Amino acid sequence: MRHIRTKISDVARLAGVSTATVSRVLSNPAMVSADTRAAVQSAVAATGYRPNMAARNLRHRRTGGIVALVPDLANPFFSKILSGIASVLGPAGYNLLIADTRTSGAERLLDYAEPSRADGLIVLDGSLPAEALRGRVPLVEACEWVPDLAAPRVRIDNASAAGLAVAHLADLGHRRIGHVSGPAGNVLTQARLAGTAAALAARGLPFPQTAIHDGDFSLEAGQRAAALWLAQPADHRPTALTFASDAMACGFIGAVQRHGIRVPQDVSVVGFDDIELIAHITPALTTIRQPHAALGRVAAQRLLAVLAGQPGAEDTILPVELVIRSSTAAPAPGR
Amino acid sequence: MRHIRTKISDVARLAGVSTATVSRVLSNPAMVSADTRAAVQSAVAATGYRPNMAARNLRHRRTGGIVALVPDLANPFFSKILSGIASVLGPAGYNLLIADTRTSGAERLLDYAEPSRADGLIVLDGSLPAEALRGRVPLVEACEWVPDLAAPRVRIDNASAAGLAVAHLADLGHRRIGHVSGPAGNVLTQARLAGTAAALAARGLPFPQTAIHDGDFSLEAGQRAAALWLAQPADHRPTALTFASDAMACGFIGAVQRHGIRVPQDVSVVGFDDIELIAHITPALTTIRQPHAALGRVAAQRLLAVLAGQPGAEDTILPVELVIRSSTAAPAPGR
DNA sequence: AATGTCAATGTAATCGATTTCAGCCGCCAG
DNA sequence: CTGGCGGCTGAAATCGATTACATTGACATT
Repeated sequence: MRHIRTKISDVARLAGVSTATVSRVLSNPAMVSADTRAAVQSAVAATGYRPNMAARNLRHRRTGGIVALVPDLANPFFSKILSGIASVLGPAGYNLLIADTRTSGAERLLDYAEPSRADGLIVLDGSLPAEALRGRVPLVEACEWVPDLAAPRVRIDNASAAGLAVAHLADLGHRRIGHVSGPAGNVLTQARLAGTAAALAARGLPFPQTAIHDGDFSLEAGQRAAALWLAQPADHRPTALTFASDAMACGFIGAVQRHGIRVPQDVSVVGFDDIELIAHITPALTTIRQPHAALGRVAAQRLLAVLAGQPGAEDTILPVELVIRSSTAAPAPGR
Repeated sequence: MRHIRTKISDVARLAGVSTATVSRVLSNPAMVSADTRAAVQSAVAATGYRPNMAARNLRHRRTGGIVALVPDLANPFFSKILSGIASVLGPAGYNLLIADTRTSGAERLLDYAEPSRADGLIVLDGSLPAEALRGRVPLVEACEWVPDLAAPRVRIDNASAAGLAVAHLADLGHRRIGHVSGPAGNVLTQARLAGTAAALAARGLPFPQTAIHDGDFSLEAGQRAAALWLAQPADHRPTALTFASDAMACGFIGAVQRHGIRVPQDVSVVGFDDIELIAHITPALTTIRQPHAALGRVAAQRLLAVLAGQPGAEDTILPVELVIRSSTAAPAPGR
């Protein structure tokens, strides 16, 4: 049981060389003669030496860490993306630091955007202040984005994704289609709402204010939307709804089912995200599949490219997919 | 737009003092006279100086980071716990580093258990090799644990939690109760299986091998268990099942429903974990609620206590709760 | 007046690795 | 025999902050 950290000078002394040589063996072995190299390597093995990262980082003026700024770590949607990020960053030799932007104050955010804290930033929260991030550490945005922040973005085409959902419902014959949106001010909310409106307009279908429910991505918002929907007269309310998140769709379905409403016979539901569980509920949810892991992976790769000196400011748009399951059907006759 | 990092000597020069004084103003202001302090503070403000963490860490022989070793970052169960960890670590001035033990190889694990990488470790994966973690960085275990590793553990009483589920079903009148377990070798699997067996034995109920399905916590395992259950003759198969995870329970319910089986009328189901969504599916899942966020918070607090020099090696057991929803009912008469 | 105390500040060592620069040695060409 | 070159190595500077120790001057004590 070794208690004192062995440092490079210990190894050097044991091997009978200078610290410079030890360092070279570790980082650029070809530079050192075979004999010395072997001596150093066995000294390293004997002492169990591992370089001190803080010292190395200080000298290299880098940290080896990349921070992901997440709005809500507890949300499974984000954890999938983080998983994708981690799968790229780990093998590339970077540490993944995670900061929950809701938990930590604005002051801390500035700390994270510090070159001495992290070499780069992956921003998953579009509601952060642009000025706190501008002109600091290299960053990319994933999924969400901060308006007015010029940074590479890895995302989906939210408007046309929302349009896919509408098209599917319209093709089934629905004419009164509603939408439950995300939180006000969120960039995704706006894009998906706009895409919904555009797709409806393109088919000459109405989209009155009463067909839009303000949500916030949460299960509870889905339940609230259900209460409002149930309160509308059955021959006026939408026969189908698109949701800005699967969680809301799930909350809606659970709530209306408890009132004897059948999905999809009485109302069709399309979610958004394709989180894992919702393929297994009854009815299995029709939804827009986001490539969660790929979003994270690509964002991480883009950031690595930026760090390697390849600027490339354009956005990366990943494809989505309409996954048709059992929560959508043609509207009941006469509705 | 400032491009060169300002360092402490720049501030010192501007304020007309030595770097030592600047450092003291920043870390121990009371040590410096009011005049000098004001001069330094305005120089700091003027330059926008922020200390270099690598240099500070090197000098302090600490990293300011804590690593969480997670088996599967994409699993919502773990992300809730991480969220709890983050909520404690952030305010305490620590960075949270996350490593996915499945993604990163065993070599990397050793790196993370390095004092120069992290000041402490929170282990959420009980399948890691004890020898890789022993005698290194201070650590605590949460939820799962590594056998033979003497470290503070923050967890629930898995055996009695599993017993709660059995008791509930037995009280409803079920006599053939099955269990779908976690992956072989997992400490939780063993504890929950043992608790299930003990509770059944205490009530004189049978627990044959055929009533145990080997799972792995995943949705798919639940589906597989459903196929096996469906294949058993209706008057011999269990009238109720307890699951080692909600995900498996969810996969089971979805699969049997597709075969016309009604839950809970035809079979009762009890999950484990109480992940968010399963309260909103139909039927709402009866389950054992784990205090996810609290597990993370307490684990983080215990680690901070260890780092502060309070050893305290005993386990912390957090309470669980049986949440009765709609997936359990008395067995059909005559079964 | 000599001495001690204390507060405020500066000087320089330190944390541990990397890297520049210079020196040494051996060998080859002139 | 000498100048030059290339391969290998070590001494020392460096990264940027913290802190042990030394210094200064003001003031109190005897």
